Amino acid sequence: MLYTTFAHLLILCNLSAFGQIYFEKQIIVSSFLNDLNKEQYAAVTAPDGPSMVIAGAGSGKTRVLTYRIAYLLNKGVDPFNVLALTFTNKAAREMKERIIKLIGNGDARNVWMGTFHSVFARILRFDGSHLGYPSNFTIYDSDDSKRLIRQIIKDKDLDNKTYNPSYVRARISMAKSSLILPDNYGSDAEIMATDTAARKPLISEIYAAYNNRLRRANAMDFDDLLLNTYLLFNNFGEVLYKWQRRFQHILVDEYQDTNHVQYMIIKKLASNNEHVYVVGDDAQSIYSFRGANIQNMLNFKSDYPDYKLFKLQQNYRSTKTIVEAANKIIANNKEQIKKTVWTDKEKGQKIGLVRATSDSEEGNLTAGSIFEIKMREQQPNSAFAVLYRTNAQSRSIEEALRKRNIPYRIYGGLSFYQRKEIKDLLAYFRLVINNNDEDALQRAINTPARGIGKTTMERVMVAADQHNISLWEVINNVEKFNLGINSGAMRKLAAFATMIKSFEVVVKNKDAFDAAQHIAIASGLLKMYKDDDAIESMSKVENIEELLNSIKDFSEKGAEQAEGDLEGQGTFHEFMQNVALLTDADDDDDENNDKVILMTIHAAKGLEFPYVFVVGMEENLFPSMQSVSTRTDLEEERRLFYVAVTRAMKKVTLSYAETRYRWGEFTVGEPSRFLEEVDEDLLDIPKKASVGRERDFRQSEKSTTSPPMHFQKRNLKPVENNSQSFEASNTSDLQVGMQVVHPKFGTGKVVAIEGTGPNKKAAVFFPVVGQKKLLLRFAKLKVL
DNA sequence: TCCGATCTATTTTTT
DNA sequence: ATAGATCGGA
Repeated sequence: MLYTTFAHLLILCNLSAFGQIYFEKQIIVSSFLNDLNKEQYAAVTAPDGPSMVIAGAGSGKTRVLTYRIAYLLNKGVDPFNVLALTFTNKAAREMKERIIKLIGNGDARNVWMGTFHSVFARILRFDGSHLGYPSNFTIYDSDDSKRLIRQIIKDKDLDNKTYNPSYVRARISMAKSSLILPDNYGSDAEIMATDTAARKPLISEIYAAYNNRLRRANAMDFDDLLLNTYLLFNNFGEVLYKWQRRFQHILVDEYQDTNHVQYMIIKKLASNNEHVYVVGDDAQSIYSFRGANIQNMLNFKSDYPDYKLFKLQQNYRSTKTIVEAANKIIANNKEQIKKTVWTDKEKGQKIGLVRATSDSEEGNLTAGSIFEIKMREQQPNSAFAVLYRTNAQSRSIEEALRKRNIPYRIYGGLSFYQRKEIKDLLAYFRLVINNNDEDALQRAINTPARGIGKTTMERVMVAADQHNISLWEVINNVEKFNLGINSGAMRKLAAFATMIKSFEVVVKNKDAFDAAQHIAIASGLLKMYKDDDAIESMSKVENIEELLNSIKDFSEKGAEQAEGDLEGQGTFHEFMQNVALLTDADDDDDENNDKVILMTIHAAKGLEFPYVFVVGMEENLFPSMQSVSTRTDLEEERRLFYVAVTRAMKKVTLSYAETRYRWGEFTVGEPSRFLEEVDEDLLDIPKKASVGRERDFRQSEKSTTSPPMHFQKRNLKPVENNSQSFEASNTSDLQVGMQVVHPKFGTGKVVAIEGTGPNKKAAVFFPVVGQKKLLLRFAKLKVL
């Protein structure tokens, strides 16, 4: 069920009911504190003032945080006064579960636990009115934002290549998370210098228009949830005071990933008593692209001079081999807080290294290896995770796992909520909640087709701009405006408005599920997909039904736990409040969780798996092409690699492919520089004298040494392409003009040769696929 | 206005 | 490769 966790989105768990009997309480407390090592104990029982816990990978970070909360409550702190901020809903949920395990479940739920975004969205629903927002504001996700920005760029007749919507959105996001409003954006010399240098001097105008349109739509984007909370606290002392009194104790998880606004909000909230407790690991900061700033960690000292610092350095997760390898990797970074992560676990298995000739072979080898270990070690599927840099890489892995009938679960990528059919239906829901939601209106108005076309909508938009009112206000009073459209179009617009208003009545009078189902049917959306006999439409109908089912689930669950609770009535409105903040990772299909996990390394942060496969260890992929030019970016990629390796408990396997299907064509890649940073002694590769700084795996494939058994075995697995049997020639004296045969591309003619030594490349023209540039070290070419 | 054909951007990571 | 946007004809 998709929304089983919805009710937990803002986890308000009352822990005050635990240990009604003093005696019992003592036992519980002493026993739970016994679970901790010395450092953890010190951190958990720290005095009330500002504290920072630097927690190495696998050192029990979540444990300390949860025990800390339990400890506070035990000391007599009112759970109502505790706020715990996390980065993902999943983390919040897990923490809540662990606290319940520790000290039992209560029935009122007063510890606020949730993501920055969901907690602040909630605060803004209470108090956003001070800033002029009604409590029913819509949250625009990145897609919605991008659509709006694209529209503004078009309206302004700007070239959408120069003003790439994604780029513009990123700039605006950056500004918002640095507390820079449109007015200040244009006058900020540094920003304008960057924009001018990028030949995009008008971003400041787009930003202003964008914010204006968001306002008009009564909508906030993700960054607004933070920025507006800050503005609220900054400009309205009494509001700040109220929340300060409410949150006497603030705990922040993954502090290294907070950005400037988040930092400022925490600072404001904590400014009265400084009971702020942050936990993080600078080595795992991987979100600077989103404005996260390690500086927040480094500055903690100057912000709170009398702070207490705790370092957790014992890793309980991984083998010595893994911990050692990870330490070596991260040691290559200059910027870091000094610490030594260690473990007293066994040495364990070496880190596997797999070379594949192509991405599909990489998938096969990975799947084969999973199968093999699964059988040999009797492991469940869920013991395995395949991690990659980009979502696009999941495909080859998926295919291979499917071929072997290994069940898998994929996180990220096109999430359920981003699917077109889901967005379509949600658009109606959103419009019912907030008529001014323009993105929703534009989506819904002609889906299914109602004969309200481009021209009509353009006229409506012109009128809306003229009066600076929302599209809805124009459509709902269509006769009051001189739109210059024919009576047929006017009638259609009015009919649409009437329909939406009828939905509002339904929502008021029926429960969430009935209302949602009514809308899906009466809007004609469900019929539209049912009537369409394209193959994809079937799954679209299924997805819509799944969404409806999850609403049913939500409304039933909500009703159960409704007594005396501030939320959880299971109403349609509640359902819609945080939909934009939900991601795929938030659903638990509890029925069958025994699946291999596929996800990006980013998504894997905070998780652990016995066996981890990191695929795509290639230059320009990991580290990504964009990040190799500056040290800061490269160091972030390295931290990402560190995160990937430290997810594993028993064994890490790294793999790379010599060719990869990217951008719709074959690309030839070379092994990632990060592979060289893994200590050779910890790596399971064929042993052979190294040549210079070149490693064995960098050498040509004509190695005479046999690879280790399991490696060999995997390589012998049948691979459908014929590259195995293809006999390559020595290409060291390849000349321009020679005819060559490539196993995939067929016969071609060498048109140029460049580079020397291991970097020697040949440009070859193949009549079938066109000209390709091949790195001779890898390309299997037969000279004719 | 609708529909199909063609063009185009997309691939870094996410709340 | 692929989905979405755009364009042109009916």
